[in-house]
Amino acid sequence: MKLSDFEMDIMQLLWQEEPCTASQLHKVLLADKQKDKQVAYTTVKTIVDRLEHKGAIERCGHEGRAIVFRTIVTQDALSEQAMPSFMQRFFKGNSRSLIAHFIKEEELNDEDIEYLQTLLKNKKLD
Amino acid sequence: MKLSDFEMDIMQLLWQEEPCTASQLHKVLLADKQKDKQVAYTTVKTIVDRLEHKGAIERCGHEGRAIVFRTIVTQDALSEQAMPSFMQRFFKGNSRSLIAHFIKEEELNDEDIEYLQTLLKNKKLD
DNA sequence: ACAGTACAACTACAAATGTAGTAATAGGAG
DNA sequence: CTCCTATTACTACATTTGTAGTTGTACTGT
Repeated sequence: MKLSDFEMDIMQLLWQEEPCTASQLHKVLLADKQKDKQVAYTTVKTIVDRLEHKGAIERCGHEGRAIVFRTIVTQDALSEQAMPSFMQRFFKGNSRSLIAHFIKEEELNDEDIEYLQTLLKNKKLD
Repeated sequence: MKLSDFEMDIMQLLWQEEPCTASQLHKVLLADKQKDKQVAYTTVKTIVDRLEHKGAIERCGHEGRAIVFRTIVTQDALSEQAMPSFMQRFFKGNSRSLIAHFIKEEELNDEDIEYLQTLLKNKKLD
């Protein structure tokens, strides 16, 4: 299943808010100050329709007249597909560079670092 | 600058092979057995044209009649832009989960692991 | 010198994407 | 019960993307 950027954004919201209606998603989108985007309700509804059509989400009830949706595919299922192409694109399958990039660039507190160190240690023991 | 998937693929090749011509890129693409894709030369050329138009690459000479191209934007410059939206989409800005995911899922040899451990250690000292 | 080829430049076009308007109406407020 | 409004379902449309054909011509091998 291939989803567009905007479709992924809506999925992201759904994974957090589900089950919920199109207008709830619209409200969350507008409230999300990170994005300056101001999209119309109908725009969100169109994306929701497309996600339903693609089989990424489904109806699971009503709330008044509004349709309540929930996700069908999991975040993992989609990320599994997105990862490789992404990695290949930027790092040509060089996982080490990829991970190194994130370690260097991202905010990590001491606890995060210790957790990741443990992961690496375990990986080594395999 | 926003590049499509295919455009990114070509950029990837260019970063590796530059400076080079459109037909060289085409040959590399075809040779890349990873992809089963069989695209026409003109298709590649179209993408190259678009990349030039978008200012991602530029002409830097000729080789016979063929135009030699090189990249203008760096891999980092583009990944910086692509990363956050990607991460937000899948991990909602949780860098730790993101890195953990890669550490768990990707192939890493002992040397890779040691390198990453060093990176983490240095990060901690900041 | 000529022909054949590879390449550039341009055009084409269907599908996907972002974005939103319109028409009809079910539900809720009074 | 009636009217208003929130929603749906449908339609619309410009742009972007993937994909490639056509036409003209600059090289290249003989």
